[in-house]
Amino acid sequence: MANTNTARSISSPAEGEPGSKAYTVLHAARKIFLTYGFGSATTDMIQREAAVSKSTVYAHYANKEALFVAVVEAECRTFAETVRAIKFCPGQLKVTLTALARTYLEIVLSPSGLALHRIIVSEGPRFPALAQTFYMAGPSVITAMVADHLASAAASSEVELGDLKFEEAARVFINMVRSEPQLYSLTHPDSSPVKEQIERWVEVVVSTFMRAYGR
Amino acid sequence: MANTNTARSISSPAEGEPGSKAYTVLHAARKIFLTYGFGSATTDMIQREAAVSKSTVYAHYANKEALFVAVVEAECRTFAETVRAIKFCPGQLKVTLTALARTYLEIVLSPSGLALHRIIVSEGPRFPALAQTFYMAGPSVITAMVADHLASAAASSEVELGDLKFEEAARVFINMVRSEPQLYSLTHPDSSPVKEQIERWVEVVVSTFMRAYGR
DNA sequence: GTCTATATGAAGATAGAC
DNA sequence: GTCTATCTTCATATAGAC
Repeated sequence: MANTNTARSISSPAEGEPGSKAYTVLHAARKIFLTYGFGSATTDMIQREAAVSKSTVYAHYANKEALFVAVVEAECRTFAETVRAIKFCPGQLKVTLTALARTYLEIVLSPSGLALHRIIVSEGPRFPALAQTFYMAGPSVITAMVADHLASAAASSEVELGDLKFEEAARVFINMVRSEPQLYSLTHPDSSPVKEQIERWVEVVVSTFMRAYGR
Repeated sequence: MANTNTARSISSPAEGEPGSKAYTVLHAARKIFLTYGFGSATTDMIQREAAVSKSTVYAHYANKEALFVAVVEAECRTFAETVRAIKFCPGQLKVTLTALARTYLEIVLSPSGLALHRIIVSEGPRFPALAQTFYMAGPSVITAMVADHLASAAASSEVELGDLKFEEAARVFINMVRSEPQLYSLTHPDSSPVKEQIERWVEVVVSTFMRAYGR
């Protein structure tokens, strides 16, 4: 507790360089925490996974919690980048929304997407700041992107939102897209939804949105 | 592992009678597990909370996992009953859906509703059967109820679902209602959404659904 | 069934040599 | 910085008396 750093790492920059021990530790910690969560993961597992000694772990991270924070923050950054990299294919709004929904679901339903969601939700009370970081990195980002697109669509009279703000309509759409398949995947770890089910869900959601607000 | 019971309790019926030690243990375990999750909860905490000795705990439950299963299963039963008890106020479909959405959100966003969701999601990989039980007890039940109601509404031409089945439309509605406020609450443990935000969300969701499918 | 006391093992973290 | 070896604490689970 003696370092004035943000309590993430002791030696800086450390994490950045692949090949360094610090990087190896972080990478191993990522795998272990995403697999077992915070409580059930042990520093022994991480040390073994990284093939380093205990003291190497503690040379770079003050304790288990600091290591966890570093892992989740890095994961949120990656997540946000992936979301931001989604390309809006130009054309009819319905086509654009369909493609967007597919891509967003691919990210959210990926093994690491689900794992990140799991640990964020379960460790929310213990790490409130991390949970908010995740919300800002994921749902907030994609919602803002969709809101922008809806604004364009409104300008060319493709949508008519009534008294809804762009941001509200975007939120409705994104939540409709994510909610059911995500909950199903989280509660059925053995049998993830098949391609056809996801495709049908996307179709239902997009057509619902277009029936409500399309012109 | 020697009992042919469902591995829930050793002495039966046990849990049923309030005042019995078994009940006290289960009640204490509920509080601890819902607060700390599975991994971070300890049998010491439960024993202390119940004000009994260690051996009393193990006299009624084979081990920590069995106790956890008993707690979550009981919680799912309670949850399902609460959901099933929701009354559909008769009248205009829009009014009915609004009331339903409010009540459902009250349940889902309650402290125990959020806590149950947290432990189900985080322990899904370790207890897949429990996670599925939860899905059947919550989302499945409410969706079926809404689907029934939509069928009635369709009979009196209040809705026109196009090529959607009643069950699909119900799923869309329920997921729209729950998704955003639940995720926000889970990722902002300190500041739960205020009444006005929830009320606005309900309004947005119901009007979206009615614009899409109301007649 | 219930208690006190304890066995057993593991987890987080550190000491000290190199 | 990195290792081996170890300290300390604490958690799950059991033994044995009542």
